[in-house]
Amino acid sequence: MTDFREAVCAAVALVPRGRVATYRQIAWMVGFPRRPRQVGMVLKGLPEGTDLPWHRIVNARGYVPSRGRWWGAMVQIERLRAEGVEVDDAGNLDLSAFGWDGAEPCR
DNA sequence: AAGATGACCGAGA
DNA sequence: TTCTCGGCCATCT
Repeated sequence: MTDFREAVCAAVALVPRGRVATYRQIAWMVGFPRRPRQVGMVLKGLPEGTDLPWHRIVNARGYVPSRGRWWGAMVQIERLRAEGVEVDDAGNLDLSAFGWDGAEPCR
C-alpha cells in the first residue's frame, strides 16, 4: 500500500476488454475494501494519455458517474461502446452482463 | 491542526 | 421499487 495509485492502476489494467468493474471491486482487489472513494480520486488524477482502461470503471449502480465531469463521462461512454459494452447516453449499463467477476481473464 | 469535500456504498423509509 | 441519510478514508483548504 506504499502507493495506492500503483495498486489501482494494476487492478484496472487487469479488467478485460468489453467488461466493466466497480470502484468497490477495484478497491477490494488492491486490498482496501473500505476505500472506493480513493479509487475514484486516483482515476480523477490520471493523465489523459494514460494506457489504463479507466473508462471500464463504473460505480456499483452500474452507470458512469459524472460528479464534476459530466462532459468527460460522455467520452467514457463512447470509449465503452468502442469496447463493445452497451451503454446509453445516460451512462447506464447492465452489470449482470458486463460486470467483471474478476474470474474471467478474457484477455 | 481542524473542517470540508469527494469519479462511492449500503442500509433505512 | 425509488429516494434519503449516514458512514468510510484520504486529500485539499
